[in-house]
Amino acid sequence: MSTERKPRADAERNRARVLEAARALLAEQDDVQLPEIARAAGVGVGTVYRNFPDRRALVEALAEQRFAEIAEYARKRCLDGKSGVKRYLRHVGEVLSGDRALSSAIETARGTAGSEPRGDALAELETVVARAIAADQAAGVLRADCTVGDVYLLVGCLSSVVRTGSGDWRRFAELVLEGLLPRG
Amino acid sequence: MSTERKPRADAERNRARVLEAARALLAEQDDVQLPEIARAAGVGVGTVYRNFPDRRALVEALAEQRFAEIAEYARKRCLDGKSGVKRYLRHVGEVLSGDRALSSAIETARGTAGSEPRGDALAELETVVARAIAADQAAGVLRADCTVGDVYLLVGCLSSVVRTGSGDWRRFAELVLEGLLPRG
DNA sequence: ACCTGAACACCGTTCAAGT
DNA sequence: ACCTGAACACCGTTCAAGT
Repeated sequence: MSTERKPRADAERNRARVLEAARALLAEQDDVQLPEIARAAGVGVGTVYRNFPDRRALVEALAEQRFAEIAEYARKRCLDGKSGVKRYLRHVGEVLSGDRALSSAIETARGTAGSEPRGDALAELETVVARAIAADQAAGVLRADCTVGDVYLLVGCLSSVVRTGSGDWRRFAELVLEGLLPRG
Repeated sequence: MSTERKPRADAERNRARVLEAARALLAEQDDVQLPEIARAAGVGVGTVYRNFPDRRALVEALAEQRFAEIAEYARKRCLDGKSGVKRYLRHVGEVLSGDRALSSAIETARGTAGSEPRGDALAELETVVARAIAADQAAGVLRADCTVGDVYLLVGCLSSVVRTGSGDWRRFAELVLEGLLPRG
């Protein structure tokens, strides 16, 4: 199916280096300049642009890595029907707060976009979350009308809380989790 | 107390014009350039900078106007102890969604800041919200441990949901309001 | 094929000259 | 005192020349 040719080995290595450098630099500051990322990666700016159409695309690629990591966690720990969604939200909070600048960069990139095509990792993540939701609902620990969209929404808010540092994200998670309990 | 001299009439008019133009333009697009705002206001860029240290300060001033408007609404409609906080959150959602670009600009400005000194309108707004919370708690329609900080946090999230368009803000408000009900 | 980095475009901000 | 807007600084992006 794939019409792409196999890229040259050095090209692939360069792409990886750029991602690595971007990840490291953005973990500390969210307004790192692109030429600086290129320098840290040991390549010219042009090489960055060869791999990613623009700055936003580079950040999206980093986001995809994060999504994949989170999906892996969710598959292992959130499908048992024992309030997996709760554990999921807390984990996301931890990840985001451990890498504020990246979260910020990701959110900015998303905010700027119009209607972007979602990446594979994100799609995969949604599948896992849907299963976590179903498991919790079957166990009666989550409101019956809770959807993937709801969780997606709450994660976005969590990211916003972490990014702005406008309050304690754990407190936010607690409040929100109350709202997700089954109707009594 | 005020050591400031009364500004010249034309200076004051210019300041008002800049705010007006900025408000109008930012209501439609959130990335309007500063020179364009100056042109729409019929002044030179330098005049904008005379009134506001930088772009962020201009946006903050617009935010203050919004806060004042919202505070007025809250004073009138949210102090009766009949779920005023609920009405407050819904109103904020309406206001924000009616002016996405401005909300976005405000949020971006806040996100960028470190620890900014809050304006008068915001301080005033917090006072009113505190009273709304107290009234609802006295009436037993709001959890006893709900604080101004909680509401502030939720408003930030509401703004984030509206801005990114990542979901239905009314749905978010509903979920969150469940979490604010008194412990059963 | 892919890489480099000087050059370009764009926009926020400053400041010399004007009223 | 305040205003104007050309000039400057900065950074994202392009593209001609090189390997």
